[in-house]
Amino acid sequence: MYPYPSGAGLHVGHPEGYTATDIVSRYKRLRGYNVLHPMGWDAFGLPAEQYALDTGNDPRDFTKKNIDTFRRQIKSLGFSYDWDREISTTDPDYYKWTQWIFIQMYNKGLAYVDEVNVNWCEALGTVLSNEEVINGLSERGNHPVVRRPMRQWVLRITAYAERLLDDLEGLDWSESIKDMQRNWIGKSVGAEVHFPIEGQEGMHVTVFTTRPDTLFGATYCVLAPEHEYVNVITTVDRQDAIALYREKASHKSDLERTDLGKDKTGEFTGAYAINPVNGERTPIWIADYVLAGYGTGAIMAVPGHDQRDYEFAVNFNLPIVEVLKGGDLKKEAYAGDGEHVNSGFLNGLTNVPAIAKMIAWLEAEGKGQGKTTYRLRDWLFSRQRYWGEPIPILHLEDGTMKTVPESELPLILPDTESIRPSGTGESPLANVADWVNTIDSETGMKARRETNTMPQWAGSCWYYLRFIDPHNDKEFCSKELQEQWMPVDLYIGGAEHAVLHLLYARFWHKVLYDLGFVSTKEPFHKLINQGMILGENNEKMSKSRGNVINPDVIVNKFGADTLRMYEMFMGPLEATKPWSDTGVEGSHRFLSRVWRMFVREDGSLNPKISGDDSKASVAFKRIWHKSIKKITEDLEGLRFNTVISQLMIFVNEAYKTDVLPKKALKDFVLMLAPLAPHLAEELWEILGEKGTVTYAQWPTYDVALTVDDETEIVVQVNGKIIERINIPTTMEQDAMQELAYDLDKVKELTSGKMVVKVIAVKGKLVNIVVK
RNA sequence: GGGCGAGUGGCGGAAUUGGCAGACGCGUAGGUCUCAAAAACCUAUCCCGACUCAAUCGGGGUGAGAGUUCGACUCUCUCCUCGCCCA
Repeated sequence: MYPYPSGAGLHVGHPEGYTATDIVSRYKRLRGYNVLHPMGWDAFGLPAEQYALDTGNDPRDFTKKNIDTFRRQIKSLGFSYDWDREISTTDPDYYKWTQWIFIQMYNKGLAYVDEVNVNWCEALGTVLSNEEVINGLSERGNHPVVRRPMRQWVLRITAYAERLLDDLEGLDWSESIKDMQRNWIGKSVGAEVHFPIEGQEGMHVTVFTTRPDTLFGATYCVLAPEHEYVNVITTVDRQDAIALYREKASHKSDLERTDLGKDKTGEFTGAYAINPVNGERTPIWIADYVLAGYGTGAIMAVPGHDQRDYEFAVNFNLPIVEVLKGGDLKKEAYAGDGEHVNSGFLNGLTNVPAIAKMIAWLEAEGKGQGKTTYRLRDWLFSRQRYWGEPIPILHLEDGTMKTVPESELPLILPDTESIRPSGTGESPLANVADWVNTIDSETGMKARRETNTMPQWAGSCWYYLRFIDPHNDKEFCSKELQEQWMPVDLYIGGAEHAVLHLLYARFWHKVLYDLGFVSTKEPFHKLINQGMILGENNEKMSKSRGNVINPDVIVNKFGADTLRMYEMFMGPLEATKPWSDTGVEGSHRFLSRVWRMFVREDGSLNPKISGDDSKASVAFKRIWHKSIKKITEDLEGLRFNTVISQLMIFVNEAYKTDVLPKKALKDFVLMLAPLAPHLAEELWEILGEKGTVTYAQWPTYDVALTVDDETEIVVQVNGKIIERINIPTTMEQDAMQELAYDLDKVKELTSGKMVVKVIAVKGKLVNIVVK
């Protein structure tokens, strides 16, 4: 994943993922592949703008400076990027196509304006998406966020919810990331049920439930305090209590409201609804554990079979009816499967058929219907900020809206003196009069430009496609090249993008797929989330903790190869692991040791190196060929830490042996090259090879040399190790058993006892079980 | 509260169709080299105990407890702790 070029410069976390992809790229080149390995910048967004606001600078200058710093740092690590493909999302040649894709979405009805309850952040002067709000505070800056209705651009990601869910199946992603996306999409299958309101002709409460089979047990209904019906149905004598409760609820976060551990609170509205299946009067309550934004904002309460409803009913003395056998309703609700009772036509059925039968009944009677809901909301896509892609929409004088003609793209973000948010909810672009007021070239009508800009996520939704064809000024990416390269074979980045970026990018990709512009359903085939690198004190690296490691310092002191090597040796790529200064020194020591394996102190070639392979010891040859095998396998599996330990084993053995075949050292350099390319190039030259090691050929191994002639096996009696013996590796089970029986100690321990069982595993052990 | 993942020496970690726990590195100790030191190189290093020393021998051991199995770091169940995500 390309970085956001922050003012703080590169962090040691960045090179971890980048080193991993660089190793794979270099390895694949050595195996003869044509590798596309690009780098670019996700450079629109709030931090640069905020900094610009604070200092009075232009975000363009600041962003350029940051990119220059990032590029210099990344280059210092020797990553084999194709810099001809470098892109920045802030470049008009790039965002031209971001705008173009937006227009395609608009034309398909996937981008629309809606009056939505948004997360308004006063401090930032903008709305934020749900994903950018954490516990009522902005993700960036931790400023308070309030709910407020506003007209906003929204992308219809919910239209793709089902496909975003289904297509996860074929992806080579960790199950946990897939689960996070599944949870985020939050599919629930169930039914909507209409409860007529007593005394309110034609009005009914529509509830969503995943358990329509328990409708006979619904003894009351609960509306979210914000539900639009509350004012209409509340009886006169209950109005004060209801108003007070609503006031209290408005100050609570969703987290506080839905916490299962807390006591359930609520108020009776005084109104009743009619249970549509049995005609019972059910009181209508409001309670803050029901959220307005989920489902229909109203539930039918089945206290017998839902724990929250149960607690609520106990608190307020509401009736609890058992409609499903299997639990003990005196103690708690029963949410499992079982035989339905007290349920009319559902009696005797278990859950699945009962749900189907109830939905069929509701639909036949016109009292409800089967329904699937998603937790996923449409994507709030506009920001009242300056530093983003202008949304290419014209508001014409006749009150209609149209897209900017494609021939006029890119719609350039204008320069302006003041980028301060207006505070009214309009973006600073609203103040740039000669940009905002224009004439539509297609209709000749006066027009006002849309002043909202796109969120930071926009540019990163399709950047992987632009890398394929970065200079194309006719298309966002040529179809042919796209077919040649897509999907992305390996995508590595931090887990913080597990839902946001990865869901948005998948959504855009599917839209482009439906429009026929891309030929794969999914953009990223294999995804790996690198783990976090902690400080030496095992805490998250941060300025305030004073445990930040600057990669520049390591590169200056030890060189890029050491940093690359160390970050890969720390542990598995996906694990969170602490930094260690002495560990870095160890990696540097290893590389020095490698150097001395080739070159003596006076600069001459190590005299142990011989062109004559035959003089090398068998032991060394075995380590040599086993190393090729293991390193090849571990590189394929992205197990870089064990790749390095095998390289170390090779070097340790080389120090012990008298004759080093030149071929072995050449193979070693090839295997070192993906990890420590600078050192490898130099050693390659020292060995007398011509040109670069980059496009040489990956070594092969002799299978016969990867197995030993002799193996040590263990002999056990009753699972206890009695003796270790050396046997030929090829020895069969029978022979192994005989050998074991012949051992004096075995005879001693088995004499006079009955042999119950003998287990022999070839090349591993013999276990004799006696009684 | 729910979901997912993890827990192995002083430290980072290795070992999976269930078969020798601790590869490799860090740290530590001893040695070689040196006037000396650093660097480098070599050796040792899971814990406890026995033996004058050593070779060696005995016992314990992969968060805790149970289970399956000839055999469990690995599989099953219960629990504890930590991390991430969601509510």
